Amino acid sequence: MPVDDLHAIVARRLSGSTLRYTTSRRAIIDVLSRAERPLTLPQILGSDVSLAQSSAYRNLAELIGAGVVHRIVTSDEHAHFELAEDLTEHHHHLICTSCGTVTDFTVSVRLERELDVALAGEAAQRGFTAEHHRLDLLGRCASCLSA
Amino acid sequence: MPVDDLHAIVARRLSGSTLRYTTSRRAIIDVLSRAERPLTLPQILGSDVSLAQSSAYRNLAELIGAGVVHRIVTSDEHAHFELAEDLTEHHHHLICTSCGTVTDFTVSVRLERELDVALAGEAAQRGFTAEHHRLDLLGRCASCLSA
DNA sequence: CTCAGTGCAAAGGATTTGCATGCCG
DNA sequence: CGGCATGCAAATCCTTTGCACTGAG
Repeated sequence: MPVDDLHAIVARRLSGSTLRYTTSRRAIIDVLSRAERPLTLPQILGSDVSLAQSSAYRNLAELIGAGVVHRIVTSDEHAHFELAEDLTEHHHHLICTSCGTVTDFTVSVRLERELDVALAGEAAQRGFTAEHHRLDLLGRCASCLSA
Repeated sequence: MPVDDLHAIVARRLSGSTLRYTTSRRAIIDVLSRAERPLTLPQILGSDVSLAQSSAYRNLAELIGAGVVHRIVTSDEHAHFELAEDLTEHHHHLICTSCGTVTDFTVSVRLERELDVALAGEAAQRGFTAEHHRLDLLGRCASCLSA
């Protein structure tokens, strides 16, 4: 998606509330869209965005509330942030248990569909209302293996 | 698996190191094996096990190191603990985004196998060494819906 | 002018660690 | 007896919150 379109969409979703699309928020969205992987807060702040840590957390919280950013918790360390799936595409994560890096990957539409069916069945059976699923692969990434 | 067998296996794995299979550790294993879902530390301590919080965390860390307990991080709140998969069976989790409760479920062997193949392919392609996968379904559980 | 946004510092909350003591092998 | 286990309290670390100030509309 072109960056301009992205900003337009984000701006629209923010305007629903009384939220402004400030330079800082725009910078966060830019960094996340440029990154090819979910970033931690330190990474976001290192990357270009100059902002107090607390403001960054606050902005991310607003952006999450507006449905444009998603927060991923993989361990006890920093959470990772990425653009919401409807601004990118449905995907999954490879998580390195050694360095914590998160990388994206996708599976075939067919498998994805089979998963949905199976999960919907399980959910229905327990009166559980599914919002979304999460499929992660845990292991050691190439750079940690060579290290 | 009969509880006695379970304890025997745990004892064997602990004896590898210089770890003792104390009453407290045995109690933790008992609680986890009786529970039909992963438990948080407060739940473990409430459930029967009388132990200082720090000792409970320490024991869980030892048990995890010995490969008999697994730790699940779902959000920022308490982590959940369950017996290692090779002491139970491969399964997945339904996670309630409202109350945080975690419930187990399984999918068909066929689907599980397809997943493994697809994931192995993705991993290989990136020089990633997979340890295991994780498939979670997020949503609201029956009791949170009725509440 | 008003109110959202920001920075700084302090507070929170789960988990870990230091240290002295207790107890199993 | 020696060393692992345990309890208590203090320390960590990520994240959140309080508060006063700044700036955009």
